[in-house]
Amino acid sequence: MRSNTRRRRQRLEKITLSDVAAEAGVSAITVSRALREPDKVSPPLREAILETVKRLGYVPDLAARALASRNSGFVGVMSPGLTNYSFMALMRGIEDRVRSSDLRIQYAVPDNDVDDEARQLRFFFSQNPAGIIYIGTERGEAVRDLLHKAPCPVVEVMDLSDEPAEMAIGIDHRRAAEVATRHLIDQGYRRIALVGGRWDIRARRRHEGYRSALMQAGLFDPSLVIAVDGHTSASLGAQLLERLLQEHPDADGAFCQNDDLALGMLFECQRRGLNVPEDFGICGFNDLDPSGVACPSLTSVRVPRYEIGYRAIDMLIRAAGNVNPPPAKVDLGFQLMERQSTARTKVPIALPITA
Amino acid sequence: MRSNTRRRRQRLEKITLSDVAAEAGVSAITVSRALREPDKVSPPLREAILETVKRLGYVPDLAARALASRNSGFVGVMSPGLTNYSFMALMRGIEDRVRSSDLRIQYAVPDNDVDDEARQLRFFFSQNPAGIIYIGTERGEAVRDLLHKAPCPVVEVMDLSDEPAEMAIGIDHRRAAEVATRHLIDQGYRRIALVGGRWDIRARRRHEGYRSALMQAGLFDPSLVIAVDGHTSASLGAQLLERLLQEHPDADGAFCQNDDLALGMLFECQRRGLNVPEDFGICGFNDLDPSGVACPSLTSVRVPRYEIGYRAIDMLIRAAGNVNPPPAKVDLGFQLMERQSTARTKVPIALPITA
DNA sequence: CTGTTAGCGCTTTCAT
DNA sequence: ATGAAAGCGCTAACAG
Repeated sequence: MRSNTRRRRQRLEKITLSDVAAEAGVSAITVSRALREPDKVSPPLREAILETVKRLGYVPDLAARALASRNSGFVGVMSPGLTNYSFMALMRGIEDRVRSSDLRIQYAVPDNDVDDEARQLRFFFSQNPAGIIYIGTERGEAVRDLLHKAPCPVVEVMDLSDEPAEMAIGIDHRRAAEVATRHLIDQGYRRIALVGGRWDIRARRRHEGYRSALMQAGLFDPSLVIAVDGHTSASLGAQLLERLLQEHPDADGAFCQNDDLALGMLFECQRRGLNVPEDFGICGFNDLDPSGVACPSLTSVRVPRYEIGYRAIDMLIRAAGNVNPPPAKVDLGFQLMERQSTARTKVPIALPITA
Repeated sequence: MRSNTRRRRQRLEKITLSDVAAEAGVSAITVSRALREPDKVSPPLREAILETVKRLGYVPDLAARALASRNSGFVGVMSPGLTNYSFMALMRGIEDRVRSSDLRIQYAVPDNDVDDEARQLRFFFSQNPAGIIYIGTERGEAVRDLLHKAPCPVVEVMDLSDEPAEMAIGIDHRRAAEVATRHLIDQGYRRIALVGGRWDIRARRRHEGYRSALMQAGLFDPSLVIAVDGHTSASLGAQLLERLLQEHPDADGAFCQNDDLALGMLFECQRRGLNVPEDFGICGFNDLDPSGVACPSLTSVRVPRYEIGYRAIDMLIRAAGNVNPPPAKVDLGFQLMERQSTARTKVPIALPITA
């Protein structure tokens, strides 16, 4: 014998929509409407229902809702690495925006390869997600295809050079790297290395920017690109400086793919008695918190990571609402934070003049 | 007319259990069993079914599964702050362990207050979670109560001093702080500050350890506890050193509640020309990556955060399996990483001898 | 604006 | 070892 339609207040018994409906003297669907589309229920009834919901402590069963409505109400976030501190700010932005909505977040951390990305995307899709946020790493054929055929809005995060599947938000990494590298050149550095870890799309774009700036100045030397395909970290930065100086004792500066690398390089310079910025200039990327207070403080490129996360969710919500469709591409811009680590005063050789 | 029971391979049409069943010439429930309890299906049939599943690209609908089985298959992770870099390692451990299981993770980031924690816990519970990982901050009455009445296994993370609701994993923060502070004393520091941010349970335990070590040495001075209730960061560390030296020019060392604070203090010392470790000793907590390569390298307490996350999920899985019930308390231990930032050679005053 | 009916796709009994 | 029937709790679609 079912007792669901009977009122009860016991702790562990689950209270269902029918319970609320019975208690309020209406039908289940009306309660459902009062909760999801308040406008479609007459004000007095609505209030009575909401009061009953509260009194009974009713909480919707999201699985049932997902099954019936074919919308799970979660946003899948595909992110390459939880290893990178810069992900935290993005995640905070996401979580903060989500809190005032009725969405939930599901993170997927692909193993490493493109296949796993595709697999996890397919899995997301099979669960009727409300949206996908894709912080792509490799984006092979399969993944690109999947994103185009996605059964829900997709926001791609962080690089705007390519044509996004649908919506994209972030910054132009190529240009950011170009500006940063140009800054190093302007400060008089000539043998400027590119130091990186994991070589994902955004890292490659930054590589392009770095290359372009140095080419223009007639200073490009491919052998100055020092990278390993692993997670960036301060300790890796220290190692890579060592390697750089071994291979290129004349290197006098570095653009780092991430601030933790930059920090590690700074430490290693100090250890070796290399004067930063006089002997060696360092520019990082992402402007993580320590950079601003480091001694010397680290020049870096500030990327609005928190806001990117926040607004990515926002775009998804607006896309779902159908009104005020969000723009396809949102460029939040970056800011070069010029600090002491590149504040060299003397210029060793004249800068060649180029178009 | 329904067409679900008819075979089809079209891209966007959802393939259901019945589709697989029809294709394999068995009933739906048998397919369901083959997937979840392979042992209960005869080997040849099982193989045929699994092959069909693969060929049709069937993916279970988790919402339907959750509704029917009253088990959502997700683990709720309640975490105080995404602001703290030390959370990343924990999260990686969680995600890595979860990948080889069929669980999923749902993160909840409580707003700040205890009420929000309780609210989010209640929400988790209403969704039939497979388990809860609680990285508690405040744990008021309501929260403690909820955890005890939880309808699923609960693992509390990170401090072992209290009686856990059920299972707990982590380290003894009190003792860790005691060891760290004792180390500072042994190195000859006498006016040792405690520098902290957010004052959660674990921070309070560390405070106790700090206090205890200094009391034993007859060196405790409550006014040397410098803290603000906010997120820890390197920049905060720099600020707090400034404040410390203003209020206590004779301070000669600090135990920091987190390595980012320690890093910020180190930078600020360098800026002021304070020699670390000679003039000022710094010990951090958590042993984040930069600490090992900093110049001077930072003494810190290594906490196996990755492993804690990994094994927390493991405990949940074992608890669900009912066989091999996991131990109630798992102490993973800590390790004091003695480095340069506390490597003072001369002891200014004799250490008072105490019980 | 409110209600009725009929499932969503799966798993739980309980048979066989 | 396999299957039939009966929902899980909710919402879409259609009435009124």
